[in-house]
Amino acid sequence: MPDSKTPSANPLFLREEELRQGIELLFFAYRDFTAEPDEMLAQYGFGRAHHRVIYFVGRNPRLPVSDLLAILKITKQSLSRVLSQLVQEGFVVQRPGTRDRRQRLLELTEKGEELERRLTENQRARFARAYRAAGADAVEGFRKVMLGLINAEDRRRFGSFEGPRAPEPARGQQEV
Amino acid sequence: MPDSKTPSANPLFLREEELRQGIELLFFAYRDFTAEPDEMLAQYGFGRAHHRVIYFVGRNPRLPVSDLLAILKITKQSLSRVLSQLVQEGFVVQRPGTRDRRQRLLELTEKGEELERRLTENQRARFARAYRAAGADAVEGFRKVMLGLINAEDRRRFGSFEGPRAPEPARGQQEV
DNA sequence: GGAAATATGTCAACATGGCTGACGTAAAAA
DNA sequence: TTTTTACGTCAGCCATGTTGACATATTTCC
Repeated sequence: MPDSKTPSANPLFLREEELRQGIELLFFAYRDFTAEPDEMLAQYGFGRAHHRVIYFVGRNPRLPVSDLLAILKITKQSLSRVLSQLVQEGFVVQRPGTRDRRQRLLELTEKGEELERRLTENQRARFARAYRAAGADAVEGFRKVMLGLINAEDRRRFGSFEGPRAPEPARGQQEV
Repeated sequence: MPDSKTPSANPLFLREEELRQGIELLFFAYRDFTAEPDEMLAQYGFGRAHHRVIYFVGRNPRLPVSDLLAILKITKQSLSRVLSQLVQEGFVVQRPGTRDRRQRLLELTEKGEELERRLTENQRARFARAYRAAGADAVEGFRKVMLGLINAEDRRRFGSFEGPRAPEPARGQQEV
């Protein structure tokens, strides 16, 4: 009978521990990563959902609504609530697409860009600290593991590394 | 004037891109990491908050309520709602502490452990795939970066590596 | 031994942000 | 010209976070 008190003698225990640690790292990292931006957003009467819209619109100017929905994986009704607010309060503008005039391409206003900068600066600084403390090789490892956690459909959003061919039922998602 | 169209000539652009990629990796990974457990939980009429309680109680049997609150960083009223449900429906039991009889130490029941296994198995499998595809060195790098993202107070929950001394106002958090 | 602090819980009210279902309009595609 | 697509809106439901006030049992401190 294997002795569960001596983990080094039991590779299965190690593996279990290693995997649970991954789960917990992700929980704590996400919790702390979002806490400070959440506080800033509250000053504007906004929440995390607003942040996500501002971030991805800032990152992809002239983003069609359908692409934003594919990124967020929420319903258009849920998006509508926060997006209308952002448009009404002058953080985001919608412009009809030229190729397809049904589209309403999303862009940040100057005001929106300013808020985006404030929010992203916080998260960027957190990553900069973490990357610097961990070193370049660690960053490459981080990228690889994170890509492996993401469903295959969305890995192409990032660079080269493909990640595992996971047993996930492909759901036919679009690209940005 | 530097040419922003040739990123390799502009280390600041590279850095910005690298950091934004980190931000996005975290968003997509968390989104996909929680999606399948969320579906399972819905079958029980539970949500992500229930999952977190089940996970951390399973991980730390005889966990005091105060410690759970320190992990989740939510109010006791918020916790109360989901915890009472879990107790009433027989997934969690509360037992008075022996050293301090004001405490109600939390434990999973057999039923609770079963649900915990189902949920964690999914997330464990996702990590196992990602770790396997990325390799052992990458996993070590992943750990380092993730630890650096987590506020200093909670890094001690994990093993050796300390991470950056960040300019964060220490808020005096307890340990599990 | 009595007062204060601590661990936990509860009620009430409110906000955010998911969801579904139903329906509407303009533009593109067949 | 019909159908499909992109987008939007209204209404209502649920989960999960918040604050504030208050209650109880137990421990700790003077």
